[in-house]
Amino acid sequence: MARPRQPIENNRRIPHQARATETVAAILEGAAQVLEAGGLPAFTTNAVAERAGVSIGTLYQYFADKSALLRALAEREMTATLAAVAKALRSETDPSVEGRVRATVRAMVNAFRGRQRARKAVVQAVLAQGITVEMMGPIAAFIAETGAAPHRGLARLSPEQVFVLSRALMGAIRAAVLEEQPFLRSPTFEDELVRLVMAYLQAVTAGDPGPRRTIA
Amino acid sequence: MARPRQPIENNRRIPHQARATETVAAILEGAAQVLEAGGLPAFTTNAVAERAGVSIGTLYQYFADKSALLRALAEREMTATLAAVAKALRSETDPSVEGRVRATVRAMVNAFRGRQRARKAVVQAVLAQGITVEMMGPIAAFIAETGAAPHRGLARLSPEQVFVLSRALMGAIRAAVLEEQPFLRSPTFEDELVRLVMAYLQAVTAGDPGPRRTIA
Amino acid sequence: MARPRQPIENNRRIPHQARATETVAAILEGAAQVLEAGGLPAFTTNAVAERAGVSIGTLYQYFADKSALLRALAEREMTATLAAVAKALRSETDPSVEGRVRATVRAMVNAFRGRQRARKAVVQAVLAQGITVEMMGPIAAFIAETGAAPHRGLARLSPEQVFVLSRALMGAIRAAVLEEQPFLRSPTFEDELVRLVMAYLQAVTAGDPGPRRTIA
Amino acid sequence: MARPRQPIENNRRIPHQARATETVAAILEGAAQVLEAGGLPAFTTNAVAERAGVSIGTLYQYFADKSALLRALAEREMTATLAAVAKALRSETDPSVEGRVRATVRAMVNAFRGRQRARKAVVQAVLAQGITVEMMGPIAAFIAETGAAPHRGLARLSPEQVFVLSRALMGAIRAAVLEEQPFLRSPTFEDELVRLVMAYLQAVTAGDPGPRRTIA
DNA sequence: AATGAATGAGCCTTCATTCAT
DNA sequence: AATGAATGAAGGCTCATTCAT
Repeated sequence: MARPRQPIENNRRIPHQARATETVAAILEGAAQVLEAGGLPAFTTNAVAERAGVSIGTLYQYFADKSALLRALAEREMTATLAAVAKALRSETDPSVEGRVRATVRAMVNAFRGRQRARKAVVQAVLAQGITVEMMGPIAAFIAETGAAPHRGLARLSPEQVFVLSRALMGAIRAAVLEEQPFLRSPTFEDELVRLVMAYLQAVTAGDPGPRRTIA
Repeated sequence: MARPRQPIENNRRIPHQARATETVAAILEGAAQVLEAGGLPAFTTNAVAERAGVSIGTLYQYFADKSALLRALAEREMTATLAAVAKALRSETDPSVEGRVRATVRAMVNAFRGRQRARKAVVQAVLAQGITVEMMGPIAAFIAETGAAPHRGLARLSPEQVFVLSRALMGAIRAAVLEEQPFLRSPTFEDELVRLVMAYLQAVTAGDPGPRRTIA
Repeated sequence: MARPRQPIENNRRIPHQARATETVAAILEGAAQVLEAGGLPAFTTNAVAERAGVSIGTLYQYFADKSALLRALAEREMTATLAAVAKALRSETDPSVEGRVRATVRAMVNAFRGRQRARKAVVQAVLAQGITVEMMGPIAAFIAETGAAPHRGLARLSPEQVFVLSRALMGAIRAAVLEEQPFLRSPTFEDELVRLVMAYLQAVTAGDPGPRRTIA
Repeated sequence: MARPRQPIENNRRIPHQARATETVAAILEGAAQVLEAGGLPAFTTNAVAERAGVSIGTLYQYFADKSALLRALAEREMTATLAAVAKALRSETDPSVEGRVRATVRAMVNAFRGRQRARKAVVQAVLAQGITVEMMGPIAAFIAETGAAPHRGLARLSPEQVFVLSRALMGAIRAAVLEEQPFLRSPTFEDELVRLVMAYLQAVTAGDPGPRRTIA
């Protein structure tokens, strides 16, 4: 049975063979290494191909263009982060809201351990291309689900609230990564992030400080 | 006889004559327009010069290179934002902590009104260059001062706490800008940002949830 | 897998395929032609690429930058000159010192026949870059070997003497080329060069006029 | 009486006022300094004007273009060298041919003392522009006159012989300067140059090795 | 006479991408 | 599937030169 060659987003050949899968992996790995070593300026398709040990032609066999490569890399990172968070939650013994929040925060922070340079570059690159948005979705959903379980005595979050909380959390973490803050992996930092999330969740539940709004 | 020079970062001619000052302004304005119109990809020195109505040579008479131009633009934006915040605070009639927080948040959000594209591009560009950090400083200082006035019954914030709060706030605003969220200027969004800041400040003051930290 | 690379001075692709070798030759030939036609001012990388019938990108695939191209050209000229001298000596029937000197001089002068403009430009360019020195080495060595064969009843030359003789000889020839002297290829000119070399060699052997040095 | 503004070679205003003369001197001095400090690549009209403490406009008031400036500089150097040689000859007590040759050689070598970098650059620049020739004239004449005084028992030199001798001598000196040879100012080097000139002069007088010319 | 802001042709170089092998 | 030589549009930037003040 001939499997149809489903064109994906970058309408390039989908790898259905082991070798092809390896090649794609090698390219992505090469891309990450180039990014790690030289940042965004060094991230050229030729450099990636060379680092990956494949020819530039082969690279283009699997990625429609440079930004497709970048997108794939970002996706890989995002998937890894989400998997880490999910795993952390599964193995978390403390079932309280705070326990789950802490597990999530920790997994997210940990996701930036090692290869910081590459992640930073990926973040920058993704921003610089304006891809941002869709990658944030899953994490936001996660927060919405985790933080707003109504059965835990917390109010369900509105879309704006999910947005604010998820972006605020990611904003703090991302800034720590981009600015290469030394306390990135310190327990104190984690504590403060947890405090931020918890305080907000509780304030929303308490309906505080809702009404007192000055006329714009 | 050595002519006076600008600080190291930009060893280009400093304007002596009125005409020169106008030229610099025209270039910066042209840069903002190019950014607004075409985003970062369109931001070439030639395009800026043309839009500004000056020759490329003139541009380089005042800006050492492309990134210096971008930096100057970012500085201009940052200065404007800070001025707006300061002005908002001065004219704020409500002296309570929340009143001041709200004024600050509103000014920051408003700073992104109009020319959103350009600001987005500036932010992206600045990020893409890795300049980020120093521009955040003033805002962080602002938050530290505003939010942690001890005489208002609030605890003084630690450096990590200032970092978390300022980056979280900016992260949410910046995400709304970058993602072009429709609620960017809605009162609800502002409310949630205020809630976030206030909840965190109060949680810090209450010392909550400090100690309960799982072993890493 | 790292591809083999040329030595440091020119980290560009080394030709693997026949086509590539031809390309390099075409570029060098194009460079010589441009130089011949328009001199140094016309020697731009774009002009060379166009004359060579390749794209500018291809040129840069084989030469790190403009000066590398110039260097390669100079090397080619130098190698050709040396080969001509060596060949002349091999086929020289007169085994006397003067016979050998004459053969060398003639080969050197002949080396500047044709494409004078290009050679002139190469010399100028090389000088203008300050590369000069190392290219002179082989010729000096040649003179040292040729002129100072002790078994011919001539004293061995000191390093300073080798320097003076080689540079003086080359200086006269180069000046004739640069100044486009009509007698460049006349027998008389050759005679005088031979006379210069022979007279110096004999004077050195005679130890004349060594000692009579005035106090500086 | 209105003095006519004689256009000279660069058809720019001839300085008839003290201030103007000073300005020209300042520019030439600035040019020499720029050359000395940064070599040919740094030698831009703007840099020279700045170093000279005048505006670029003023520079162009006195020099038609960049090469005119360079030519003037070369002329200045040449004049200085010739003056030094002439002075050395005047004060030379030894009236013998060799005494006069030695005085000349020494003065020429000395002319390259100090500001070697600038002179090197001037030489390079002049070569790179192809101006060379005419500057050599005076020195050649000098040699012709000095070396070929028939009343000293030496044959009169033919034009080719003057050429060969003057270029050979200058070639050796110039090479020593360009290659920054340590022995440039050593007595040994001077000795060898004297030996070269004397040997050639004597060989010419002896008519040796005139006839034995192989068929070309 | 002097100033210096402005000019702009044109240079060098990069790098995403193609396509014949 | 893979290769890698070739492409060329386009970008950043320099610097000799002009001219209004």
